[in-house]
Amino acid sequence: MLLRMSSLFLRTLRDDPADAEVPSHRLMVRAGYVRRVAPGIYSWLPLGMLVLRNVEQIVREEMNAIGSQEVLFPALIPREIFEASGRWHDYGDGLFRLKDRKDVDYLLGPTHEELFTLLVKSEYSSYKDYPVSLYQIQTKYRDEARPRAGVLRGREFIMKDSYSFDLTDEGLQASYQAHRDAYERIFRRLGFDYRIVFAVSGAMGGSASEEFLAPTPSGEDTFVQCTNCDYAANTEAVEIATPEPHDGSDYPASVELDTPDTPTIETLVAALNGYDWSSAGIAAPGDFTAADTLKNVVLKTLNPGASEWELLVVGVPGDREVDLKRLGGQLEPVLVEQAGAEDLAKVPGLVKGYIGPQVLAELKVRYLVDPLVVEGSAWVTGANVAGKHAAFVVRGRDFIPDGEIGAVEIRDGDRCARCGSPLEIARGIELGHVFALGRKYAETFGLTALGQDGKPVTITMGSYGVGVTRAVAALAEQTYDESGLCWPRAVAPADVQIVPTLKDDATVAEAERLAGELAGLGVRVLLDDRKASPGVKFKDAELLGVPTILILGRGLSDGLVELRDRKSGERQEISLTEAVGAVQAAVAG
RNA sequence: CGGGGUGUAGCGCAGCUUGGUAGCGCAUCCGCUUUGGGAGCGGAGGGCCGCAGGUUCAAAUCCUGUCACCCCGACCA
Repeated sequence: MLLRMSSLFLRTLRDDPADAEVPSHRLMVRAGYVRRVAPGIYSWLPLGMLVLRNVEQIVREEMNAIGSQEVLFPALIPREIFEASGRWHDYGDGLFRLKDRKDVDYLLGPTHEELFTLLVKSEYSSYKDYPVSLYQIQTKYRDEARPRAGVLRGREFIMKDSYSFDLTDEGLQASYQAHRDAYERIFRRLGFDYRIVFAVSGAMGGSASEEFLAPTPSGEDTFVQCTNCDYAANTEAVEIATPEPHDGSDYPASVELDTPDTPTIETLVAALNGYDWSSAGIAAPGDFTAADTLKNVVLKTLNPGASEWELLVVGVPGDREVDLKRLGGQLEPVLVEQAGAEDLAKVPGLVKGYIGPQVLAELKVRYLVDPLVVEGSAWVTGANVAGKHAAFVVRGRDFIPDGEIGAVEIRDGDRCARCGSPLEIARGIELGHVFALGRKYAETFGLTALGQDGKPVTITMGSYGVGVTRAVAALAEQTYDESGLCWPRAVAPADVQIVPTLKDDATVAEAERLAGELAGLGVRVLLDDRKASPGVKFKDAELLGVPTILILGRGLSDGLVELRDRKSGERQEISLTEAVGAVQAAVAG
């Protein structure tokens, strides 16, 4: 490949575009890789296309390598197909809908579970046909509430999505693992720093779900990772270390305390520390902190299909906040919200600000505790009477929760459930997702195979996605430096950028000769044959991010050229005769 | 949906307070000079000042409305 910049459709920008905030967006626009057409909708220019195609190709090769077969579905889909899965309604505003000339409804596909399932159903019917895995690399449409960061979160984007179809759970497990391994190879080849993060599989009833995240400060997904072992999970799925349960029998019987005017945890703690314990007949138990109190947060849940919200009380240590998003992730598809005063009013026994779990069972209010509230632990909590709290309220003795649920907001420094080391909260970009779907779609669409025994077997599916356009931006995000983009060679638009800094015939001719020779050897060459000043060419070369830069300039009369590594900044003067070999060596890594 | 902000040349911006000839830098085109870090000089082209009303002799500028976009948050496989 030999690309000449004199005729390349490219205009680099000296200034940052005003609407670009994150580095990858800024630089991809400045370097002429993409241009914005509308919010979340971008055009790919020649250099951008080269990178995009390189990413696609790696994805394609690794998918083929695990025996997945490429297909291509339409983006334009008739309503009835999504009606059948319920997603015409369930997807809500995120779906692009349109009508044809006969006023028939269509949509632009946000994902393609339905079409894959229907295709397999229409072609295959015997157990002998399975397992099978299909994929496509195709444009998706989602009417995002807030597209952002250029191509990182667009309303139109390219995704590789694949689906596995198996007869058995073990088969699904193998297909899942094959995809997971393929994804590891893909992201490694692309040059990513990535993490595999546990995700919640809840809603779909699947058995496993993991996300591949590229850690970067501008990422929009927060996740939790161990500072010691390789445990990582998104904030919905994370599990943290909890104290050892104790038997709780050495605690005194619970006592009721007069604690007027203590509507908040802070005021309660202050009152406890100033309390005259002799009046309760107990030796002063020492300093209290918020962590000694049990906070009971009143929420409400709505089961799918139900019309009435139900109350749910969640108990967490008083120094902790309840993370509704985390709860929601685990309870899905049940909806969960903060309960209002009117919800509380429906249960007369609940006294706002003084709720304790001691009476919840009697009131028939569902009560869940965070695992931090371990069996046998003692707490100060509400006495269900205005102005009164109770101390030494012990789980298992004074109340028995209906279950446990990870409810607290995760903090930096919480302990890893596996190894006990501190966890840290980090941000990342979701590059891919592997998901053992199970039989949901197969059941919905009646995808079965006739088994050996003549009886139908419902197929079990996995779904797997890689954001291809997003991967390009995420790579830019992970590799850029202050002078511009800095592509890993596997995806770079060229291997080497040849920069003649002089315009005399000899330099131009030599640059042409080298470019031709390298291209002939299979090296991807970008030749800056523009009639521009050296400064412009240097700045552009750094901005574009081609990994190797070969400069022909003032040393040429002495038979010398300069070879630069874009990433390390390392420069070496080499003789002209060594140039081709040196570039080849750089390309080979 | 909530909060903040911005709409003026391809890009980045000034001008608006106090109404009166549409401006700067980059980019583009022509000429000469220059050539290892976004060159210099001279010249040129390019504008529905987001849109619609209103006030005024006169509106980029003041008033009303409206639309769009950006950022933060909520939401989202």
